[in-house]
Amino acid sequence: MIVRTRFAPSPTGFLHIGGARTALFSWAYAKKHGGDFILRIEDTDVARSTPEAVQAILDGMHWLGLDYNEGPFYQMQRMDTYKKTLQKMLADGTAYYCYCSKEELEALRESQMQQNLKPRYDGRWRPEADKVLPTPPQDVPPVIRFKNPQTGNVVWQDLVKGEISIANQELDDLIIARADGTPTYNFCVVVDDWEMGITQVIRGDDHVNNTPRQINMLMALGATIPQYAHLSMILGNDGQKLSKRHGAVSVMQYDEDGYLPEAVLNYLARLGWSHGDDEVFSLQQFCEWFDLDHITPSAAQFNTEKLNWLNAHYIKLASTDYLVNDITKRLAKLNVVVSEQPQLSAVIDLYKERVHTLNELATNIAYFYQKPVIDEAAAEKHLTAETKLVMDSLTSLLKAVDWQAEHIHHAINEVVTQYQLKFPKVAMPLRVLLTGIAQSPSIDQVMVLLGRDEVIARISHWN
RNA sequence: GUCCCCAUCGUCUAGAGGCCUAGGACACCUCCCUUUCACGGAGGCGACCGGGGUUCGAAUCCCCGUGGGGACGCCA
Repeated sequence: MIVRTRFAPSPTGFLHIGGARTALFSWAYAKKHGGDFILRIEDTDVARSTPEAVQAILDGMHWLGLDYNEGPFYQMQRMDTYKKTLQKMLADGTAYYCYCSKEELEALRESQMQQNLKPRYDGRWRPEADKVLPTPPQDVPPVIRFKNPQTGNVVWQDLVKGEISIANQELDDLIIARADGTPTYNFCVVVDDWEMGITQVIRGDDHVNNTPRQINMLMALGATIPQYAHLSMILGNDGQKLSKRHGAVSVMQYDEDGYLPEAVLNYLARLGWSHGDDEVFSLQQFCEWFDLDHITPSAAQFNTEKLNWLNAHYIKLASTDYLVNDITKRLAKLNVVVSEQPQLSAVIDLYKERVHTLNELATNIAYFYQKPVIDEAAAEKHLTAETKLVMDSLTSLLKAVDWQAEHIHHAINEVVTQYQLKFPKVAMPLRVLLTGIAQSPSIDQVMVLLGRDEVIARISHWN
């Protein structure tokens, strides 16, 4: 049987890190088994779905490189199918009209809560063999409810959590079509998963409680039941649940913040899944290794520091061409115009082993293309009156030196000897003058790239 | 409240009854490298939630407790 998995987000917001991981695992499972990965947009909540959100999800998946074999399918465009199925269920007696008003339902829920009962529909419009149903009120447009079995258990082997069993007594007759006729989530999922031939439903574990209902409907329809794999959630850095108002950000924010997609992917892959002691691996390797047996059933806390470490690793690996292209854009955002000299590629090569993010890289090299702002603390510490003299001597030497790291180094050494100083005594003030701060790569390397004129200008600018 | 799920270093995790004196990674600390800061290298600190069973033997299986999370919408 061909594996078919799907990612089915609702377009009510951006693609966040949890959704991205769900998509990644679902995608990887299909890839691993040579199957198909389907994208389905669950937009039946018309009030909250937006085209912008659809685009944001598409953008996020594109950035991560999660391509799909089919879709995107939009549930709002599949109404005919749902309605047909609804009619069939009404005809079969597996669904029925319910004329309860929202107020009535609200009152019911209220009283159940007060009695410490689990709030649920009491089945007052559920047809039974010898039951006399009330007369339908004229002013209440009916909803359609699924006639859920009342006895027995729904049991499935969850591919992540193992056997899960829920008693039908815990379930009520859920609404599968609203009063306006539009079908609801649990019903659409069932129809779609069935019609699209989904073999493994890989989704967040907030859906565990929906699963028995969906299985019951699938059975009522005579459909094949897919396998289910429920992924635990991802918590924020502080161990708190991620939500719109607490820490949840779009995956595109990671792009903004200077993360490489391969770093985010690698990090996400390792969050809740493992392959022995392996930490760093390519997407391709991940697809070969991926399985559902090694997914942790418990929630995982996001850790930006580990992401940073991975990102640093992937920046070191990134091609210079890629980095030049990317960093040019980031510098432009900082209002830094990249000139011909020094060559951006050379500057990047000098810095790319020292940073955790692309933004850090851009920020750190900005001084090559614009005058540095001298850090006050650094200036106070290193730019003392006596060093002024040393810098002057150095300037004279630099004017004549062959502009290569080796010779520049020699020149510095000469001054070091002349004034009987330690090397850093000359290098540090130079650093501050040239870069604005007290940390940089090898100072002679920096000078080579900066160019003789600029170096001398920056030194003499000190007054 | 009811139902469901979860529980190994601070964090991500390895672990399928003996290989566990519990392994790896991030972070942290120390040292080395060094021209500052990084990078890199070598070490170090650091965990099986508690209690009962089962077993010759339990991080691993079972039960109870505790803690955390999720669900209980004409949202998805």
